[in-house]
Amino acid sequence: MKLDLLGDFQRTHRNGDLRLEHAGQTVRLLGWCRRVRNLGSLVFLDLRDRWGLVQLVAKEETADPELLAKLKAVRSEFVLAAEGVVAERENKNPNMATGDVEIRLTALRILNTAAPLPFPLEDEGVGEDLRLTYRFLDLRREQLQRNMLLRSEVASLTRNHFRELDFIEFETPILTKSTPEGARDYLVPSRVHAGQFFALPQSPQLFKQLLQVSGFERYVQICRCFRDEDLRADRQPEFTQVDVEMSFVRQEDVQGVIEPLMVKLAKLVGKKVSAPFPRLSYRDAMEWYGSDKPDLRCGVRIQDATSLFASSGFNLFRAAADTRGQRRVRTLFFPGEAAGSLSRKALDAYQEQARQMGAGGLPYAKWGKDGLASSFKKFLDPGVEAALKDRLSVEGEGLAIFAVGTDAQTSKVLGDLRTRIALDLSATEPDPALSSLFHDKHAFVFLWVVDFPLVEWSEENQGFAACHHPFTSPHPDDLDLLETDPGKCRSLAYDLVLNGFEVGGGSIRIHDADTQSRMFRTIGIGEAEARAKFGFLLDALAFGAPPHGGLALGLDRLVMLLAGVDNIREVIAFPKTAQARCLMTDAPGPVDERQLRDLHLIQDAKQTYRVGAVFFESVEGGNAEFRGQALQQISQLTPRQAQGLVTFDSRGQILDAQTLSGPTFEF
RNA sequence: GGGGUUGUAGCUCAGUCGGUUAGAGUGCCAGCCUGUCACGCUGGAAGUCGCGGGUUCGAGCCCCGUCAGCCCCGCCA
Repeated sequence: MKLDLLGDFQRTHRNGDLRLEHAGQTVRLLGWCRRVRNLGSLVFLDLRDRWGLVQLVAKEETADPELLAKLKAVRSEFVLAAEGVVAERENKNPNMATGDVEIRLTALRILNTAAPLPFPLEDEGVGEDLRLTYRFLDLRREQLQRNMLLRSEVASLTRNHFRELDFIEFETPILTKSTPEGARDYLVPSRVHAGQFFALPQSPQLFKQLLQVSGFERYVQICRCFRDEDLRADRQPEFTQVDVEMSFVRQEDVQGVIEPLMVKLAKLVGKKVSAPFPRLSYRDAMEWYGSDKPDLRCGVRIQDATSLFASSGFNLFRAAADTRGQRRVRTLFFPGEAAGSLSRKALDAYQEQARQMGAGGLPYAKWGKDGLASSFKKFLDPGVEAALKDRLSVEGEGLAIFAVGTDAQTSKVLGDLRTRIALDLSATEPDPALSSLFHDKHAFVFLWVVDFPLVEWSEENQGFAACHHPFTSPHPDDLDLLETDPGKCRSLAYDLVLNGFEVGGGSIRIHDADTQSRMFRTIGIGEAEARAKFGFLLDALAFGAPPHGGLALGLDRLVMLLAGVDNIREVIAFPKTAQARCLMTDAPGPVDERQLRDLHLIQDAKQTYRVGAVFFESVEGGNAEFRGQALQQISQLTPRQAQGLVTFDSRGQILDAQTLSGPTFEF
């Protein structure tokens, strides 16, 4: 098809802006054809641009025949420039913003054609692999356009927020140094320094601290971070942080800067949130909700039931009572009819989930229409049942589930099932009593989880590791524990949690060299290693580092929640798959051997041989098998009689070849 | 590293107990159609049943392996 040129055609209006008030005006529009409706001698076309959709029309009795023919040739997603007169429609479409008007075409340019799309833009439920392969088309879809716009608004609002508070925006290096601990680094080999590597930043942590030492008392950056770990629905290998650091602050000061930002962002999507947000200690969060990022839309709390089974015949539970707190029986009670009438099948599914979380099973007690049902009913004699009902405040119907084990084990199981079951029940429960269970699915419930432990024991490394990161300040009240009982030492770290997602985390940092050295020692980083890896930080702390602290927000996750979607890929323009591939570009991919040699990633052990029918037998040294392969490959390209030189690498791959008299071949 | 799940026409899916020529809707192509907006009507083309192997007289269906997408566990200071 012959294409028209854009030429000096200029848009006069955005498609979505046209209204009755424009009637009579001649307008020039640009965009993509969403769909043609060809009724024979009457043709409609919906023209889409970034701002909306408007209907174009032409009919046989009034339109130029050439124009009409051209219009009929248009297919979905053709790129068009249209000129026409705005007119009131005969049949209005109340479902369209521009549904009162249509554009009676006077001229049409086809700027580009489009092959039929591999998937329809209107449909939901297209396979995600397809969408990711043709992401540039996927991004034409309304939902993703909205998400990208929201993301842009969030970034812009965030920048303005910090700017108003006199923060300075920085750019820190992408090529930086690998650091121990934390996530696996993405590495970049150095060409200039054989055998040495840059690492992509897991976060600009040290740089922002050093900028505090430099005197930039308020730092902000919206930056890309990289962690080479396995993915999840809310995790990508490269992600964006809103990175913040401040000098001369307590954690309340940092929180006080973040909270109003969250209020504004929530307002952006029509959610009302009020600051200050509640604070919950890590210990209470784990005890009541079994999670360090509890979803407080659900009010159900974990309760301790260990003592109720101290003299029970149920060995599994009684044994826990004998351990004096090492192992406990913990339980969750979901009140209501829906919980009391949960099917065996549903309970089995929850049990399967519990198993995946490391539990042996999922003991339950259910009070339904037919009275008590329980997986350990024979041990629930009336006395124990009454005590249990009293402990759990059971009135009427409901479901109690149990977990037994160490706090870490039971928290994991109950923490996960708490929200899972509550969410399921709230979808089916007609009973308003459930409001105590899951208040408002659509609400935004923020909180701060504070007083995280400083370090935790790592079985894998047989030593303590930093919970947050090694630069986090110990809680001043617990400083002495650093050497005596590090596992009990609290830190000045805090996480911002929204609806069960960690959307941010930060801490007050260590700002004196002595404490930093003690911290390194606690987590098994010796003097020499600390010097080698963080010498610059220790130096900086020695030259007048101010007390400082900050936080980083996970922008992708935040936008995901603001957009109300359940997958981070929906708010990233070009995301990776769960296997960390880009289906569109097919990255990562192989590179030329030349590049590998430049980067010193393969040995430069190339060997050159003379090949050809005449000289082949007289070639000296080298690997006979390689010579044979080379001869075979060369003979496919040039007559067997030719003679030439072939260069191999150490694995027998041909790097290049040339005949003595003729052409050079590339491999 | 482990577990689960999905893979059939461009797309979304059905395909019974292993048995004739693998179907539907939609999209695409062609024709008709003056008020459509998921336009309508008629006709047509369209398949490496993800890939490889095996069992069988016979495999989309059963077995083994493998690749890819998604979800979860481990991991993610």
